[in-house]
Amino acid sequence: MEYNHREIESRWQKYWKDNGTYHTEIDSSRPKFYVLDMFPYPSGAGLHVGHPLGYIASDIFARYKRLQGFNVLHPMGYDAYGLPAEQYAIQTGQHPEVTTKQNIARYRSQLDKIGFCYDWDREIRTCDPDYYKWTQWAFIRMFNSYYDTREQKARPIADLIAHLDANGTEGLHAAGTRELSFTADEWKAMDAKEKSDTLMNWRIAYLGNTMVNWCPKLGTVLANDEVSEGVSLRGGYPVEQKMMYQWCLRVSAYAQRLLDGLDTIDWTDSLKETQRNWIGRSEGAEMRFHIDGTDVDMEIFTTRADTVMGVTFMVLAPESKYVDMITTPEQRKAVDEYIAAIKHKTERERMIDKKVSGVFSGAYAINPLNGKKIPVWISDYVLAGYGTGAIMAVPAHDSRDYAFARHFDLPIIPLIEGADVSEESFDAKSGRMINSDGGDLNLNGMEVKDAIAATKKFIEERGIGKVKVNYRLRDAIFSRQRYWGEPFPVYYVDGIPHMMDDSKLPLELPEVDKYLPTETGEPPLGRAKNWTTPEGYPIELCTMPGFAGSSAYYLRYMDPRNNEALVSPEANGYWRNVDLYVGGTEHATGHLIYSRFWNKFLHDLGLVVEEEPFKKLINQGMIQGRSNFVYRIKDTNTFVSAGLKKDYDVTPIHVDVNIVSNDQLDLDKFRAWRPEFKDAEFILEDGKYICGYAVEKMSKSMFNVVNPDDIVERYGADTLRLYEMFLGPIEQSKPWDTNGIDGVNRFLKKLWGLFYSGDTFRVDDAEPSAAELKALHKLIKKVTRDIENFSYNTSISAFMICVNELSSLKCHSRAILQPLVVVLAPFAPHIAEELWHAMGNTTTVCDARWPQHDEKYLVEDEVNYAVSFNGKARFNIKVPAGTSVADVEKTALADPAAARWLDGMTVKKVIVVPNKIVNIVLGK
RNA sequence: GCUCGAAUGGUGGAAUGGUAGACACGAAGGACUUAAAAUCCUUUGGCCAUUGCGGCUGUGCGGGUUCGAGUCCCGCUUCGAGCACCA
Repeated sequence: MEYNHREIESRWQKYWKDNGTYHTEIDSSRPKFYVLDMFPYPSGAGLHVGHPLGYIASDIFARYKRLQGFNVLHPMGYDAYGLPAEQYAIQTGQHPEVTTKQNIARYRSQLDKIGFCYDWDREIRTCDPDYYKWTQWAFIRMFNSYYDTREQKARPIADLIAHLDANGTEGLHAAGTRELSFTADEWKAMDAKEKSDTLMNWRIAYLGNTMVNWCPKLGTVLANDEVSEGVSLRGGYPVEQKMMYQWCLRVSAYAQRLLDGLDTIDWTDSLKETQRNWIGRSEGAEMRFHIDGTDVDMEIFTTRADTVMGVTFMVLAPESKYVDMITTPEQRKAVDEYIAAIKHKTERERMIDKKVSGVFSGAYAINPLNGKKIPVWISDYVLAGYGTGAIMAVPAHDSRDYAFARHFDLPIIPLIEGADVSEESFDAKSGRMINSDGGDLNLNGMEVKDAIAATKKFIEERGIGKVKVNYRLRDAIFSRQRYWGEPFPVYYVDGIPHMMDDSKLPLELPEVDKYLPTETGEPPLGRAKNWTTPEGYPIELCTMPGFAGSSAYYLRYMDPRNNEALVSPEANGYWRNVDLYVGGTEHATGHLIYSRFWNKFLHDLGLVVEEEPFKKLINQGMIQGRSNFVYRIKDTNTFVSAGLKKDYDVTPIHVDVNIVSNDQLDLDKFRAWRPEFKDAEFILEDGKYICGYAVEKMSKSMFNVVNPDDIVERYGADTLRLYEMFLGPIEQSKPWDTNGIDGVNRFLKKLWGLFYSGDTFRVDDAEPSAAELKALHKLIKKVTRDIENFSYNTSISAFMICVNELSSLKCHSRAILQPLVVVLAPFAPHIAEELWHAMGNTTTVCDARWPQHDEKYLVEDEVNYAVSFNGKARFNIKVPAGTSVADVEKTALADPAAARWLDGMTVKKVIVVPNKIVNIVLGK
């Protein structure tokens, strides 16, 4: 019997499905293990070979854990809301739900062919009302909560209201958009609308007037992580800054916990670093500068409190609230003109244009530490969104302030001994302070570090300012002016937002006639008929962003059909959190921040037991495309092989990689590929046409997309799985290169040959030899360790070595082959299942037990020592296992090969490193 | 600019501080074939010697620690990733 992958794989896939082999239930008698893939967005292009890389890696781990006796939760679903389906709907009028369903069906059939051990009974789709009910439900909880900064957790908004009723803002510890201050009486005097607006300052899900990334082309706002370098990540359209009234999530309140939590989880350092950068904690001080001749105190934030004596001017962001308050009548016109010019520019233009610009406000501030009068400027190099939107400028020690000072010819006072500021600023936080005697506070002679501390202490004592920690992390903007997303469970009464009652959930997405904004510029939901509550109150027209549905999906898998709760306490208590999460780095500052936030919020409410959702995270690398080229000689229909192209004037043309094998072009398929190549002529080298290649993004336009279906059809799913893992370490990005897939396919055929010779099944009950046992146990030991380290490529090498050894030993012993099949099962489940049953087992190989290696079979009867002279290894000796150190020394010196180096030399010292090396130090 | 990571044959890549290049691809030669495919065997970092079983050199560059460094430390170069007027 030949190894027939098609027949074997379809038969076992059907068997697993029919028998519910991968169905999972809570089983408190076994320890749990939760293995999760980042669920895919089902795009119209289907899967290419890059997508399954992470899925295969996690599948191997899930199967391995199951063999070790764990109750493994390994679910899969679809992140089904998203822009591409909606853009497609706009173009074609096709309902996004229809295309999404089609795409999901295609994904599913592609996934099924690879033999994953998903429990499909737990499948979820973010666009399914039974699923997004819980997204809406969580949103309502966020609306009804605020963040207590003293307890560092979310609490019911009712508690905050009670506090306001009793004490006003006095003694309130709540994370807010800004610091508000009013009395209980003032609070009670507010009308309903004012109260609602005021509470928005603290709610975790709130409506806020914020600067948003507005993308006119997509007709929606975008979150910070959906924008890169001033253009949208999806589509690459320009994005501008705009003030809008939007739903937001107070992610910033969780900044410190998101930072601290990183120390408790097992993620790569680079990913943690990315998140730390994104959160961007900086410790500094907030200080008040009085504006001369007014009653305005201007707040600024600085991390360099030590440099306060060197402030020579102040700068406001153009959007700062202080601008209007302090601009003098004489300067009003210039300021207005400057601000108009800035507003005109998009974010992108502002970034590209690095020219220094600014305008004098006419006002002067008083330095609270030395009483000096300093001018206040307005410039777009100061950002409104960070700190207080106002800075004290110390040109001597900040390069941006330096550039500004040079441009407008403002004074520069060095504050650190030896700092040469004639050409550039001295930004380093080290050195000894000079020019820093402010009278009451004298920093001269102090180290920078001490000067910062002394200044902070001083300003707190004098009430000039306070120590403050700032975060770069912004609140997440949660409204999208789009159709294909979760509707907000929100209606408005007299302009005041109200949450719907839980009993009204899910609030289902309505039908619309077109997926475009309305004529009056409202979001597409404005087209929906009767988009009101039964009482006639209008319902919110925005939908939620893509990350809404993916923020808590891992919890829903634990209990996917529960209609009473997002997840039952029993299911959550058992499955807890994800033990292994596999996915791409591109979600580092999006999904992976939002779900940590979302989880922490639910944790605060006592709904989930774990503080962190993903214990260990592995980032699989991207699979790039490997494009092939043919070289057409200019103005002809003749193509020259890559090795000869330098002799001709050629144009490289992308050629479909599917008609190229090992860089060799299939000439007939090429002629058939496109009409214009029908009569193509070739100049060959050694009778072959060799194509050139380049590594590029995998995309249709480069003709380098490889469909896993084709590989499965030709070589089988097991070969695909092994090959993807054999390509290199999973974390690494690499080009997909089908060259070399024959190697792993050959391995499977060889393995098959251990069991079958023609039609004869050769497994017997012969007692295994020592050599066979050693080969097997070496394999078990290596593979066990490799899987734990996600070093699958070296495991596969170990399999190849083992099978080669066993086949040269002509091993057919069941005692060897049975454990071998079990160890192989995570990697190549179909062939393992086939051979497992062929050996007479009646249960599935998935329920076998992972074999333990036994050291006794691995003991070397001889130990190899490298013998070196003065550190240079020269030859090897073998001594029986357990030889004493003294005897190893003697054997080494007595070895005939040693004579050559010992000749005329004295042995000064001999160092024996057990089981490794004998180093002989020689001297004259 | 700041932070993190990487650099090993023609290629993908192996090496708890201990014989660098496992394993695989590709290439070359051979066997079986009328032939091809498939399969099997040999060689394969470089240089030199190959009727002497060997020698030298070698993990981006320069230093250091060590009996011994691809691996650890210091200083560079190049490439990749993240953040970026974040005060």
